[in-house]
Amino acid sequence: MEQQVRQQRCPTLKDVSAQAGVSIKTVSRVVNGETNVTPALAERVRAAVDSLGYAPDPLASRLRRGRGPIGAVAVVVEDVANPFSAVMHRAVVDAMAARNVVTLSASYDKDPGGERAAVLAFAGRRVDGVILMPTTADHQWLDRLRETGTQIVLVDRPVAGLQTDVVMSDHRAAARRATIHLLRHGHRRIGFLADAPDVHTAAERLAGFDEALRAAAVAARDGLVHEELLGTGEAEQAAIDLLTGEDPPTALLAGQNLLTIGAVRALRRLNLHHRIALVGIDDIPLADLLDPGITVVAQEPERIGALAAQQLLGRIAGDHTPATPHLVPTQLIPRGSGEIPGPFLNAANTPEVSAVEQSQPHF
Amino acid sequence: MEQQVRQQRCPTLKDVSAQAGVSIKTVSRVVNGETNVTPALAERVRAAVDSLGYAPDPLASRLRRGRGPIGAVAVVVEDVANPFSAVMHRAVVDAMAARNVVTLSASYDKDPGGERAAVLAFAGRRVDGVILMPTTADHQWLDRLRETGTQIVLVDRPVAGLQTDVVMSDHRAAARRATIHLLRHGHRRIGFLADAPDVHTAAERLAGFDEALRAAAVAARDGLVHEELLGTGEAEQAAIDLLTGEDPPTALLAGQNLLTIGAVRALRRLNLHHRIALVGIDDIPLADLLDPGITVVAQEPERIGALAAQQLLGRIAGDHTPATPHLVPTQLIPRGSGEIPGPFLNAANTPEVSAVEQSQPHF
DNA sequence: CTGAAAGCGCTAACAT
DNA sequence: ATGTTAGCGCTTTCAG
Repeated sequence: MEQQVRQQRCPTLKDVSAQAGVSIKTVSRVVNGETNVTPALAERVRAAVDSLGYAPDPLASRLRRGRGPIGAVAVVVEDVANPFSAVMHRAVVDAMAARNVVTLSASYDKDPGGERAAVLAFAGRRVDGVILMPTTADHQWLDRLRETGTQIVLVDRPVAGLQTDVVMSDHRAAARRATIHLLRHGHRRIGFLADAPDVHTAAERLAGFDEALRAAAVAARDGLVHEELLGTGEAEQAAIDLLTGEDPPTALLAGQNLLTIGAVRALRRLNLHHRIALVGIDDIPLADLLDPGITVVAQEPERIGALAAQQLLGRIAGDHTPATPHLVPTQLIPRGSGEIPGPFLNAANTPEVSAVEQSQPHF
Repeated sequence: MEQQVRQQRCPTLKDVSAQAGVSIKTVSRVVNGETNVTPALAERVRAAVDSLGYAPDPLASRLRRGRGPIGAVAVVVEDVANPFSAVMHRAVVDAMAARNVVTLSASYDKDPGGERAAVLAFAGRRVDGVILMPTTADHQWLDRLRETGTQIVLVDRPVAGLQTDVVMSDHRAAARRATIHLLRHGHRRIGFLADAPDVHTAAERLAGFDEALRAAAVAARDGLVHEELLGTGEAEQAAIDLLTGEDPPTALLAGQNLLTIGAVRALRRLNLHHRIALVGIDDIPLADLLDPGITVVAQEPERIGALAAQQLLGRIAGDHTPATPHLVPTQLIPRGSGEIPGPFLNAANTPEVSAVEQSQPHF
């Protein structure tokens, strides 16, 4: 027996108008809630709509209507499951929902091709704007996209050579802050776990680390920096290598939430979690329940999301002021792991350290 | 000074054809990679496309082409940031990417209206199908949506009265398993933290809990079950109430990942984490790094996502076999918290308990 | 091989 | 207050 049709044509305006015995435009008016329709007719139309299960085709509508907001934006991030992205995403959803805008999203998961595909898919579907956490790769196509009217706001990091709105933490200050915290607690040999340096975020954080060391006149970071770490597993291995090598560090600084988790795992395995200090950049869930609690420099993802949403809505509404980077401050949260004392505890409060700590965010 | 135009019309086929000096259709052919175009012409067209930055409008294309897959699906869940949803989502993205399908997504965050809005937004944007984690509310509109050709696969829980594909864990068996584990370790008074019972998931888990207790001839759950718990905070409070009340339980069973975290917090605050047993349903990140490690009955979100994706792709490709529920087994992972002994440790290996444990998943 | 015409579902601009 | 016409950007159908 042959399979029956799946060619289940959805009803169109024309179908409804035939059923209701009115013109196509009258139906359109009723559906769009325009005035100037006799209640009796409107009722008849409504009945036909219901009986046929008619739903307007927003794409055809948009096609004819031409440009203009359509009430949908998209969030495109590396991984919506990452705690940072998740909270940021949630803030965007909330801000948009309050204005009756739906928020769609996509993860590209380390694949720059996926990033492009996702953004273009959304743009093709005519979202009003995109909040994008960009990868490091080429973004020529972004420029072109903007020319076609899709608004873009970047989060977490800028794109080199692209003048766009961007909302992000002051990554450099965050790393500086974390480093100073460790210096103050008497550490001089600090291992740094970082991801790929071609990501702006990572580069900034490394720069902050170096700045703080230099200002405190602490020389060597040689051999203490592991870059290109791709995830929890690699960070764990890198930390183990550092701690079991020659002249190991007395403290660890993890450049990102996933790397922090790797560091925690490594310290556990070596049973050093009460002896080696650890500060993570980015907060991690349950950090306060671990033993010791994990000291972090936390970003404010909800604030970043809210600001990005606000900025995007402004652009969609026609704001044409020049693109501005927007830096959101970070906050150090001491929970125990970062306060484990190092060998130089007494010498720690050097003027240099204090001086750096008071330095303002760079703009 | 007046703001300059933003009316930056995107180039159309017509623009390209004018620039290249060919007909509109020829451009269309080149863009769509059809054969039967003279290389010379094709080259001219390609040049024009590049110089104008032309990008085809997939919506207009779809409008004319009529129905047919478009290479995009959507995942709509309560909260993409929930660890379960996040991993499931990721599995879908991977499965789809392998077939060159982009995956869009949305969270509705406890708001059934948001759920509907998101699904309809995607459907309106003509995704080929939707993977949906449904709320408990009415889903009439889902039926109608399917009539218009949007394929739907449910995950994590079914919708009452709706015959659709659904991929989910055997929640009842999971709860039974967890309960038996605690019984076997000598617990008879087990506190159960559950969320809203009108969510199928929660109801099934409570049923599994009851089944195990009944089979083991353990009477009272009276006063030991807290339902309607909405999140970590409420679960923490409920656990504290249980443990500081009259005749407190010697073990806790948490019906869901967020509730498990609440339970952990409560035990910490009361300093009972080494004396009161805890088993969570759903795995939680870092569960192994806590002290004690958290024993859980873990789902397999990656498998659920992969199966849902496969099922959806099948439907999109025209599979018309009847809708089938698909149960994915769960797995108990002992990590310490669930093995804290209770007062009845010696009497634990009753035949009843063993009998239940061997019962098969219900289908 | 290439092009002209018709129309997908909808709405803006005019009629009536 | 309602209907008619034209056309959004594209592809199909059918002629050249």
